[in-house]
Amino acid sequence: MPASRKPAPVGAEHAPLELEHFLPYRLSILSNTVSQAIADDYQRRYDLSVTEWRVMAVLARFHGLSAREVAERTAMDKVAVSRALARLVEAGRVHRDTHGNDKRRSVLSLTEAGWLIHDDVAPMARAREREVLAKLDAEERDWLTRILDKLQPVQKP
Amino acid sequence: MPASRKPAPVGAEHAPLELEHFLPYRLSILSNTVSQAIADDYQRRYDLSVTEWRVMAVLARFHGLSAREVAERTAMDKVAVSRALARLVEAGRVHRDTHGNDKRRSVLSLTEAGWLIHDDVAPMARAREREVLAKLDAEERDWLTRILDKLQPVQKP
DNA sequence: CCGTTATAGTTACATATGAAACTAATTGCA
DNA sequence: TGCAATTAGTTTCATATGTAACTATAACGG
Repeated sequence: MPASRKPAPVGAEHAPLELEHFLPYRLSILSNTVSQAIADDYQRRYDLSVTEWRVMAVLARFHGLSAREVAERTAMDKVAVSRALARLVEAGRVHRDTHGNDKRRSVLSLTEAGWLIHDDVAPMARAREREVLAKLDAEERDWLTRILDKLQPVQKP
Repeated sequence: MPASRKPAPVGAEHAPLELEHFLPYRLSILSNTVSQAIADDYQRRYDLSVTEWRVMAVLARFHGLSAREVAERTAMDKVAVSRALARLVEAGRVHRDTHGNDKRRSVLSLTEAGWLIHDDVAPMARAREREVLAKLDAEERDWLTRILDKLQPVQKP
């Protein structure tokens, strides 16, 4: 009985999970596949991790954030952000200042080098997203947006 | 300017990514949130990782799989499966035999203890999935299934 | 047969990640 | 004031994960 294994007899009454129809499992596979496809584009080229890229993306959009604010915006924990920032600053991609009134807080911004990378990677990321969404028609894309909005309310600052 | 940072001026012409509307990012957050909610249920109780649980789930459904077949069914790589199996066998939750005709291959099955855990965890996992899906109405659930099917064709053995 | 190649699974190493402890600075309030 | 409680950020440590190398067995082709 080589290739195809048969499911367990139903009589056994164990009600096993059908992983391939189980939402959390499907989301996990899909998310990893999509994120990896995009990351492949820039990881080799810039030696940039996904977390580092996310930090750069929010710093491109919001100027002068602190590390904690970056953590909120990226939904990453502060340790991950701290490490990503350490690498980005070291690589000269992010500039770190200290807040005038509160010496605990950092004031972060992309450097010129950081902007160059951003301006190369952002269009690639958008193009990959379009490739994925191209598998859906317009109606399905609308539903997907609506469904994601209901499953995970977007944090509006 | 304390709480709310303002976006960068559009004139700067850098077209930053809006992470909160970027599909890969949203999928990643949603997937992690959902998986973690479920994992919390059983990780403490049984000291069981997500990968271990997935291995158990496919072994509940398909009897006598080899490690490689488990890897295919779970979309995990063979190293991850090997490690999960090592722990599961050590913990007495999975029984490992050797294939009669091919001494390289293992023949895997849940032990009695494994079944007990499975029969406790599987309903919990399903209940959590229902909680998530309860945020959607019937029509949205149908669309979600259709959309997932189009984005990631299900492997049929 | 016997050597090459392929397959199943494990081990080793390097890196990533998360929780908790820690440092430094600020805030709250008696 | 001054001291306890918060907050920002980093470091430490234990664990997880992926890639590549490795072992053992089996399949293939002359």
